[in-house]
Amino acid sequence: MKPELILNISVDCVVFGYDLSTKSLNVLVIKRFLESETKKEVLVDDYVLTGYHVYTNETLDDTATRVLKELTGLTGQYKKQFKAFGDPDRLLNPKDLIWIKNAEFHERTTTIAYYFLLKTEEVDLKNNTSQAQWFPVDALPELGFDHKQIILEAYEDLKGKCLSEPIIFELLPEKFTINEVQDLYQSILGITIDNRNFRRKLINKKYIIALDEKQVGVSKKPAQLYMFSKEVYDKVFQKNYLISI
Amino acid sequence: MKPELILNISVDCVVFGYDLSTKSLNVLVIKRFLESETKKEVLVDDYVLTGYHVYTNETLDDTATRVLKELTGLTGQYKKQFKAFGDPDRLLNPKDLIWIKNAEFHERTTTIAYYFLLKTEEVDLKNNTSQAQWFPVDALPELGFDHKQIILEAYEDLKGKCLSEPIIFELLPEKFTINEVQDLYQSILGITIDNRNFRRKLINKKYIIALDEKQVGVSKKPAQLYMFSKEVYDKVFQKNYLISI
DNA sequence: CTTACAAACGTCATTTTTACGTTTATTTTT
DNA sequence: AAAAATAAACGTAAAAATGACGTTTGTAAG
Repeated sequence: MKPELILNISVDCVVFGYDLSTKSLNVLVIKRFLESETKKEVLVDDYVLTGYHVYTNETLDDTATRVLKELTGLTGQYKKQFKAFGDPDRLLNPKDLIWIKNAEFHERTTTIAYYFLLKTEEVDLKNNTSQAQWFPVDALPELGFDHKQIILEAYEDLKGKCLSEPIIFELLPEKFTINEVQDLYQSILGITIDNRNFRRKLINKKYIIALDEKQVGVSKKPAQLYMFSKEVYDKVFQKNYLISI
Repeated sequence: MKPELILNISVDCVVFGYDLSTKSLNVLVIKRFLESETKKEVLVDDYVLTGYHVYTNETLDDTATRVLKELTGLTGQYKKQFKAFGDPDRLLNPKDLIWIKNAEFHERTTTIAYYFLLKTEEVDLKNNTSQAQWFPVDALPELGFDHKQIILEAYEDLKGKCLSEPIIFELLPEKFTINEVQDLYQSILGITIDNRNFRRKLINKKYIIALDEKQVGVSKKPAQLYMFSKEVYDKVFQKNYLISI
């Protein structure tokens, strides 16, 4: 029962961040840049996801959590393992081979891909060593390895999941307005929703709790604030599809 | 960038088979049995999923396809990669350590788990070398490694997916009756559905095509046969949730 | 106090769902 | 050939949810 092939395993993280003010769903990626020795030629100039090898006594989830912490300083964010990518040639593009110098350890790496949901504003990019940068999910830069595919598959998974589970609230602040939820659905799904109908539907959910609070610091009529109650959601197993298309 | 840890990768397959006559959703597992040298003691006596290491020039999907073919002789069945299992201690139960004799190669194996959907009757267990056996998903035997957990997570994924995609038809013959579809939903989801309402709902789907055929060889009023048209389903993007709870 | 504007409310027609009871077609039994 | 048995198939009315709209309201800023 000797294994046919010994492989590496890594975890790659697609970090989705929602920017409430620009209503944009973003992905956090880091810069790859490499010049030739003479500096006459740019060999690699693109972006990649953050990822790392799995440590000895670490679960895959632990690795993902660690990678996110090192990148953003955050812990406890919503996390989902959504797919493993293991094609034998997935790291064998010319640019990627240049980038990976000690290629003997990298003949083949399978990566377990996770995505995280958080708010763009939670991440402080200032004191970040690895040149991390947000890009809107619909305007991604050039990406190394198979990372564009990984991001797109994560995005598809997210789209499906936000129709069947209340994960949308992971991308919003604790207190939010109805219109903010609508904007987020529209950003993620790329659709437009009738505000009056959406409003009625959402307010009727038992797990959407109206607070005794309104927006402050807005220059128009301040909107009512609401929160999502996971406790109620889990209990009153109401029809759980938040919206249907 | 030397990897911290070199790991094995395998693919494990949860084979779901639906038995139309007993209305039972089953899982195909294989027997593990080991006695002590004196034969006075049974060391291992349980079941496991089929799986195998990934070959050099094989994608993960290829490995899964190969494993299914070796087990059942079948190809082209519905297949889904649903999760990777990689906890460091997932193979370290006493029984599993006994079973794996050359443990130096197995200190840690991450498995990419797939599930397949097919009909129990398609599989001929007679000329099977590896003592494969079907068990109802709600009456699983004792299982080695973390394979019970893998099966249960596959089942959860299947439950969710059959509400949002027409994968249910992968478990049925090409020509089926309305009541057979209902029975299958009931088996998978563990619910009861009103036959008249279900019937109406299903018949109204454009992708459910009534055939010019009825059941033969039944001892009661023979039922109308239908088929599922993937082509129509993909085109007329009707509201795609087959049933809602 | 007027204006601008997003927030919030309201309604009606249509569709979908739910919760039931009855009829029909076929095989088997008498 | 008629009767019995049984699963298949049909029907319907009330309730709930959805879709497509137009109007009012509350607040900050001018």
